[in-house]
Amino acid sequence: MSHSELLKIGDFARVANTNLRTLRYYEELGLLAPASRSRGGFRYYRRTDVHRVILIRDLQELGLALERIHDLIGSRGKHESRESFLGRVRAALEEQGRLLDERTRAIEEQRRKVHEALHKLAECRDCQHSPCAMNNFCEPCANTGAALPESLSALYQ
Amino acid sequence: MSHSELLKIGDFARVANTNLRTLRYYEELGLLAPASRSRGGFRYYRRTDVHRVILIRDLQELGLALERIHDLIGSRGKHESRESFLGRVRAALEEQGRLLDERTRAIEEQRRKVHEALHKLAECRDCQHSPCAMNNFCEPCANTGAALPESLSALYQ
DNA sequence: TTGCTCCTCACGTCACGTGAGGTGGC
DNA sequence: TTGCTCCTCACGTCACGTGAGGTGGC
Repeated sequence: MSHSELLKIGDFARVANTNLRTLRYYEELGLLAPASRSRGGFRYYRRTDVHRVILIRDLQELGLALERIHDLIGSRGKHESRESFLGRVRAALEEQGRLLDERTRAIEEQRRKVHEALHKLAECRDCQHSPCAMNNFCEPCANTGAALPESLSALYQ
Repeated sequence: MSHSELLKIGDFARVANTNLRTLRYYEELGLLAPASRSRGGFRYYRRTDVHRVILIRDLQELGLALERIHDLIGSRGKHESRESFLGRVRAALEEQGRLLDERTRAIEEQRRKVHEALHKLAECRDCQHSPCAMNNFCEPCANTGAALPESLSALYQ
C-alpha cells in the first residue's frame, strides 16, 4: 500500500481514460507533470493524478482553453501563502460552478426546443406540405397561425 | 412583409450571433448556403436561416463534428420520399435528445463533485496541513478516515 | 535476446482566426 | 467618387492524431 506506486504513461493513460499524446501535451503546457522520469526518459505517474486529468477534461468540456485551465488550477508557487492558495482553489471551484450553471441553462433551452419540435413533427405526418430549400417555412401551419418551431424550420431545408 | 427579405453576410452574422468566416466555412462544408448571390459574388441570406445556424451551434456544443452534423441535418435529396425525409428529421431530433441526456448526467456529476469539494474546502481553513507537488494527498484527512474529495486532490498540486 | 513500451521529432487535421490585396453596392 | 462591406486566397492556431525512426525495461 505504498503511496509511491507509479504507473508508466500507457497504464496511466488507461486508468485516466485518455492517451499518450494528450498526456504529453498537458505536460508541455505545464498542466500535469509526471511524478518522476526513469534514466531512459520514461514518464512515471501517480495513480491519484487521474483526478487531475478528469478535472482538466471537465473544464475543457465547459469550454475553457487549456491556458485558461492552467491559470485556474496551476500549482502553488514557492512564495504563495496558504491563504492565497486556498483562495485560488475556492475561486477555481466557484468559477466551475458558474460555468456549470450557464451550461445547464443552455441545455434546458435546447431540450425545450427539441421537445417542441418532436411534438410538432407528429402533426406533420397528417399534412401534405413539404417545405423545400427555396421555401423554408411551413405555409399551412403559418396560415393557421401555428408557426413551425425553430428547430423544425432549421431541419426542413 | 416579403418572405424574400435578404441580408448581406455581415448583417446575417450579426443576427445569427456568429461571424463571416464561420458562415463561409459552413457553406464550404455544404451545411448552410446563402439563398442567393449578387452578380458581384455577395452572399444573401434569409433571416429564417438563423435557426439553422443556432441548430448547428447547439449540435457542435454537444460534441458533434461538422461532418456528422452535415449527415444529420443535410438537406432533402431530389429522390428522397416525404416519409423518408420526416423519418430522418425525427431521428436527428431524437439523437439530439439522447446527447442532451448524456450531457445532463455528466453535468450533474460535475456539480456533485464541485459542491463536495467546496464543502470540504471550508474544513481545510482550520487545518494546517498543505499538500504539495510531491505529496498530492491530504495526510490529516486520510488519517482520520475523511479522504479528500477528488476535485480537491486534483487542485492541491 | 526478444518483444512490448516508451522516447522525440515533425507533419497532418479540424474549425476556424487573421490579415493581404482587390472589388462591389448604395 | 467616397467609404464601407464584401470577395478570394492563404497562412496561423489550438488540441491533439498519426506515423517515422530509434531506444528503454523486465
